[in-house]
Amino acid sequence: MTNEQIADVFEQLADLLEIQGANPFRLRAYRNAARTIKSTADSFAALVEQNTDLTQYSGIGKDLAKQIAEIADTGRHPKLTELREQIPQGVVDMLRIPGVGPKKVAVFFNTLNITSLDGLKAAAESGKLADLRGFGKKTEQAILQNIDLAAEASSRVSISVARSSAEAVVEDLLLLEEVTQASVAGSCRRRKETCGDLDVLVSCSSHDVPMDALAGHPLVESVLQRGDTKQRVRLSSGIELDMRVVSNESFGAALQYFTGSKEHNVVVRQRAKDRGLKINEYGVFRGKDQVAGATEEDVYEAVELPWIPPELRENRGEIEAAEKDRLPELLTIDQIKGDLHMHTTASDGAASIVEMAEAARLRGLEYIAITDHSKRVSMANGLDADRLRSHWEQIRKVNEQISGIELLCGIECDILEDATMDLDDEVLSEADWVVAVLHYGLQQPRAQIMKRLMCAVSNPHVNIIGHPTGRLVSRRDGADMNMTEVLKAAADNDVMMEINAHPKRLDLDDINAAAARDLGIPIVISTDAHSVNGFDVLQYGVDQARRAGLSKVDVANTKTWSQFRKLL
DNA sequence: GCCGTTTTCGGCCCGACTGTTTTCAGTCG
Repeated sequence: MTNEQIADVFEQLADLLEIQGANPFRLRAYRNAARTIKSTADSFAALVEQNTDLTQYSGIGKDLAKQIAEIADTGRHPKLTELREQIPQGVVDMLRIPGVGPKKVAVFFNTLNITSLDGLKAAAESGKLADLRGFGKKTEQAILQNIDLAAEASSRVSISVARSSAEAVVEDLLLLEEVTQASVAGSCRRRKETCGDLDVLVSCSSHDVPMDALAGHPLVESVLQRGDTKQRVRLSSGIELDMRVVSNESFGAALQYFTGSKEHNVVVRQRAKDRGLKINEYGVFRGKDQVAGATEEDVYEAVELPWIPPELRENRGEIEAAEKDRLPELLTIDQIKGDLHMHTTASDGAASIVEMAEAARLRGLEYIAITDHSKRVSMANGLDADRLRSHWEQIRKVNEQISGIELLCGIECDILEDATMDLDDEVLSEADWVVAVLHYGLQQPRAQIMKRLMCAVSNPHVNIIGHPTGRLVSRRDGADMNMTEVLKAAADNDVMMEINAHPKRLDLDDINAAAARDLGIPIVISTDAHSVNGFDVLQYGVDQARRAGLSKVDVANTKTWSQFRKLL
């Protein structure tokens, strides 16, 4: 049981209780606890096993400590089970519709007995919602406009959830003596931003051994199907996982086949056909003779291609590149030397400057920029010029005292709705590193969004645009902008572009990151860490860069400190 | 449900915006 999973139980509880109209402060307690659990490095399951007093963690009292112990021991939470029986999942899904919160959801459920997104859509289309007390035409229209986004979100999970679940299953399968190989496949292996389901491949002499192991796995809630070679299960997180059992001779072919993408595989199979071969999930065949299939390298070699990294397998030019032996040498996580976007307790972070610096150094980073929020973000306790200057004073002090890592005095400065910067040029000029971002007014018309971005890009003190579109994966589209124009302006003004590594953002996305690279814009992959554990999301940013086909040379924070400082 | 403590219970972050109202409720960040 990972911290992430325990935290998820409390988040689900909070959602369900909120629909029931529970005391808002009780909900906050659950959500605070979830955040604490997620941002703690120690494993709570291990702590429970060691009988550690959990109330030493902030936000966790006697009651929650007991609940955590029960979850860790049994994998179950009776109250959550009870609530899920009372409130259908479809009702909870409605919370994902932008502009719809727990109060509206409760009205839909209690007065119209709507229990699914489809039901809500039908009610909106027939004008039933506008008649409800407190509702009107505009609300109904807004729901119709946003409901499809929510429908998509509820059926897919973020790459972080997908990866941790699938990798946990694979690790445990590999512990079985009979299992010779096991791997994640599908969109999860290609590191897509979200995954609709999970695919796991196993090579084993016996079919029953891995199937029984999967059926009894702590992450698995129920077995949906079981055949001779394939088993489908539902995880307690709600996502479904397919496991396929194959022989060693077929493992590479099956891995290639089930990793996809479909579009990539169509082209690969056509190449096989052109060469008088046939590829299926069991191998590469000439007539009835298997000529390859034990490894993926075999399979690609049979069609005269070098092995292609899964992240590139989208039929977006990777096969042509492979043909000409021009596949990029993709970035790897160990090449990242600095992190240039993070928060401390000065704004909405959970750790101090020293704690963040120590944690970054332990992770092998050579330099970091502390970039707390500017004053506009009042709910995050954003800094005005005076507080910022004294914060920088503290950062400089820590920088003198600490060895082995370099600290930059930075700021995450809001680009305001009126196309001015939240802090004036004088104070920005004193910063080592300025990350300019859009947080508010994301729904403004394109012309105004562009005006704001141009204001930031042309500001001589701005080093980089952070999470440039403002999108949230599966939850909110980015602001309306002409990205090509933005990138051109960034290139002209020597402004870098961020890949925000948080799995909820992953902004820039792969397509835009590749476009930025093509214009020669240095990309920076940043974690936007709000706690010491926040550094852990770096992998997702690296994955996104790999999907964009980026190499070490394209990413500015692969530079060593002595190289990077010259860019400032 | 947690926290701090006047050790028994009151306070818990809040400002802006939208759509519904006619002074406010719900949502968002």
